[in-house]
Amino acid sequence: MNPLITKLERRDRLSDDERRALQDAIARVREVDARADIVQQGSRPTESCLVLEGFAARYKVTETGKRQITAVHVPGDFVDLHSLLLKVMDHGVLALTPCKVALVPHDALRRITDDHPHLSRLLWLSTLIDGAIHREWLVAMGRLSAVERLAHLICEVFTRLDVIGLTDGTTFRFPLNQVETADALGLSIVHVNRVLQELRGHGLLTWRGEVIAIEDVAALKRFAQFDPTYLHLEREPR
Amino acid sequence: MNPLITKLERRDRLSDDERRALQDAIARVREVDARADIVQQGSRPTESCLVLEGFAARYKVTETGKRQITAVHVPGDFVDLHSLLLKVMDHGVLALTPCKVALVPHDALRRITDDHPHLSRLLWLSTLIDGAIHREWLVAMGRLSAVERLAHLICEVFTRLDVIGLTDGTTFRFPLNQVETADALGLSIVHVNRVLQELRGHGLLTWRGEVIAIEDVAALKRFAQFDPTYLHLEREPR
DNA sequence: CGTCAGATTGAGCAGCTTCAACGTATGTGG
DNA sequence: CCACATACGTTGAAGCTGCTCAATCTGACG
Repeated sequence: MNPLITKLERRDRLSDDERRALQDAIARVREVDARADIVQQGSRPTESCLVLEGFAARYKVTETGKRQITAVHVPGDFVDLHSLLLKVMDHGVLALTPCKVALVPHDALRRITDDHPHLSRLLWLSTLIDGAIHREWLVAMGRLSAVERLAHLICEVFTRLDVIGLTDGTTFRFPLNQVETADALGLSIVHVNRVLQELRGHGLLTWRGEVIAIEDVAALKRFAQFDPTYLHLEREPR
Repeated sequence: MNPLITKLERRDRLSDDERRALQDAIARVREVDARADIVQQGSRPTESCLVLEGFAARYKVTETGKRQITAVHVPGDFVDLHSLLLKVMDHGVLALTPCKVALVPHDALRRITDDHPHLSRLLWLSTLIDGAIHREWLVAMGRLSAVERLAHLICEVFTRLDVIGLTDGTTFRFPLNQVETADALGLSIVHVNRVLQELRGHGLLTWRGEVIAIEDVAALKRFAQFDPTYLHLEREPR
């Protein structure tokens, strides 16, 4: 099943026709190795990439070689849908784990925008949710402490995975290692390690290998000041 | 003249029909006092606000009462266009200066998405540019020093004002005071004041009252690692 | 002339970084 | 099966960046 359809149906109802249009827009499927670039910064894509399986991240590198991860993507996310209109990629996208990616030609997407106004609005919506997540990250970066920020990121990934059925309610695969987590939070690796131990010390979670188990979801959310409103999970006509 | 039309025409060509559709969508114009909320966090707007004159900012307040400004808006920006599809405002918008704001009913916007696919893509584009700016701010927050961050913000506001003809090439109105600048950069007021003096000390700019004069635009951009690609200023078919 | 918002300054301290080393699990070639 | 390499995580010490608290300054305005 196309996980984008699941994602959109979580927010609104799709007609059979719309589901078909989305499915037919996929030209081919590509496998990407872990750590490889899915889309290069500065490129002008002619097709957009939808993550079917695996995890990806958007990132930018500064002139001084520092990396900042600006978004984490899970199955169902259309990682560079915006290249349809922005034309030039102002950032790169990389596979955090091995990924299976659906390629959707811009021609096909443009045809959807011409012929399926409601479906177009839902594609637009998915980019608006990306924007809402960016804003939440900005608040976390600017106004939360390092520990709170880490807890917040974990809550977000947990919630987004829970929505697509990829948790068992407490345990899930966290696709970032400590280096990548540091680049997502704007911290040093060393400090990520220390604040992680702080979360462990409070008995809020365990994190071994790629697996995180949240001991007390409500407590972690409280600690992180996590409010999922910004993920816009309500199902209503859009 | 509607400054949104100017903004969109900077990125693509509009037909007479599209210009008219945009203009006709405006139901009424509202004046907002400086510091007043234009849109409240948590509200469900039935119309979206387009800034005609003045400056605005999006912001969120944390549970502990700290404020983070996530975007600065200039004339031509559609500050809560996304509420058309997100439905619930996940942040507030406030007037930084007295503002004249055009109110566009969601009904009218929805009609545009049904009847004007190309114009809809350009409205979508404007929200994508907001997203691109969010990403650039994330990089600045995570990986630039406080001085660089301040310089970067000044470069961005300068460039965006320059594009709409609101600078004379070096001098422009900077709509944030030091308190608001601190909230936009995720810094304390005291530190904003200190890094500002550093920029002054390097002879990069003067800032008195609401007016900034950049001494050497190229030097400031270099210092801030400012690359305007993320503003997507190219004019091409979208 | 008093008031008020905004800007500025100083001192001391906390949070986070840097550098450098060490630990641990996993894999690989001989 | 061992020697070695590699990736990732962990720890300690020292220092810098930016914060907090508190006071003072400045200009605009009634």
